Amino acid sequence: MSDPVRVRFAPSPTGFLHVGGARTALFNWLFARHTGGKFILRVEDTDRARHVDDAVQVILDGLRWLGLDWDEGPEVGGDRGPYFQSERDDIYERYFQKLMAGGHLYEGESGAWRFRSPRGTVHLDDMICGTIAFDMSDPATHPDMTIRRPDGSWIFHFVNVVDDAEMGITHVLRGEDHLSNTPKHLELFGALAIAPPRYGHIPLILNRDGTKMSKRDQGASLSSYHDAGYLPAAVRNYLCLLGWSPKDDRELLPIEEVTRLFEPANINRKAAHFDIEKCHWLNAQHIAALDIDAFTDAAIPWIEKEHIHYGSRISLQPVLALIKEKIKQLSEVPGWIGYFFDDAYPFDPEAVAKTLQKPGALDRLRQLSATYSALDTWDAATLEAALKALAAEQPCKPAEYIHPARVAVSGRSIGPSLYHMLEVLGKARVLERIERTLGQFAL
RNA sequence: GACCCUAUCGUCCAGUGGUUAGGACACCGCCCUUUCACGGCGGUGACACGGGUUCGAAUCCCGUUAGGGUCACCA
Repeated sequence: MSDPVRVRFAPSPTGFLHVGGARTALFNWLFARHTGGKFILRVEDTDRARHVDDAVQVILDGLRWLGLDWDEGPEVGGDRGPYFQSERDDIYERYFQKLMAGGHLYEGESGAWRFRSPRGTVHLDDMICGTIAFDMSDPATHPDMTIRRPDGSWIFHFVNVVDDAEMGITHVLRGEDHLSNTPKHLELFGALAIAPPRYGHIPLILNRDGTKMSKRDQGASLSSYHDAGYLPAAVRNYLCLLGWSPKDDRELLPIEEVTRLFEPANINRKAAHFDIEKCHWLNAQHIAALDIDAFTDAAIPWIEKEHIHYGSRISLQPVLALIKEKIKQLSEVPGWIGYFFDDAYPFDPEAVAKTLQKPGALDRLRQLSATYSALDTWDAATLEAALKALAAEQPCKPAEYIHPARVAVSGRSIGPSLYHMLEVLGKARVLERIERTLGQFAL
């Protein structure tokens, strides 16, 4: 039996969690959960100049939002810590001395310490890219790497290798941007006489147009999905499908199923272009699959952000039930429900022009109001039957009543099913709103 | 420039020597329908190019081209 899997995500705290980084974390997490191994979070904060306060929190928040929990790391602990590189100085010092004693180091002119490359061919058996041979013999193209600055601080390659060794990392799933760094890391492991982990290099995520995705590009920041009203499960689902698939046609996948099926060897070797439209569609699918309680939980923060006075959860839920199927992003919720909770809802000029100002529209509204005010029962089925009976008497199409009624009670031409909307609004408010409309638009 | 990775519809993903090259997003059309969506049905649309290997290549090999990555006292 092989050793239990220990994988890690090792972000630099830049105050920004890139969607590519999030996917790397996700793949590591999936691999750990699939194998019953450990997922470790390590913060690579060696470069003090770059350090941003609260930057670590952005990373932690992002991972938690995506539902990626770590078994060892910041705020969790573990017996292979500390999990911040800035706190591991004595460990690095020890390994530094070990390399020194082995004669692998020399001091450059400025006082920086360099690792003397063995100048051989390094073979990498990559879990995703296959076997690759790197010829390291030419110092011109592969200069000896610096591992320590004159001020005593450490360089990425060195601490990364030391940490992976010290933390017992068995598999390194990281971005393809590190592929060319890997022979250097392998040389370091060799000099330290430590067996290296297995590496797997994940192709990068590019923009829709194939260019490199930078910070400012749409969808680059994980937090932008939260801000735009995406469900974490939907974003996670989308990320799973970017470079990996269950090998059949399923796309809407529960995370448990992905965990069950996930194999690093099945990760695609080509870079994926990011398609926000597909993510958007998946989000709509996930929202549609939510039950009304879960949808309510997800929607409330967005409703409160717009200061809509919805009363209680009890009064809110019937309204949300009406619009759930219309919603593709949570950010759309306030726009769909505002008029339910505010009698001073505005009228869309275009809707008014198209329906209310049509000849006879107001007369039909009066008729409908009279019909409805005589009703004892107030539910969608009764309202529909009454409206259709009224139309049949004239005779005219039910639509001639439906459209003006919709605009009258909501101010707009787009909305949920009219009869259900009227039911939720209630008899008194519906009649009041029709009166108001009549008063406002009568000649 | 050198080195490395990659190459199937616009995009994501199937397809690992013999398929009418499949599914999804997007797009278009039709149906459903009180609006907007959902949904249903149908359609447009791809193996980058050139050589091999083979009875037979999207699938294997080589080259070209294109895209990406790396060549730091960033991570």
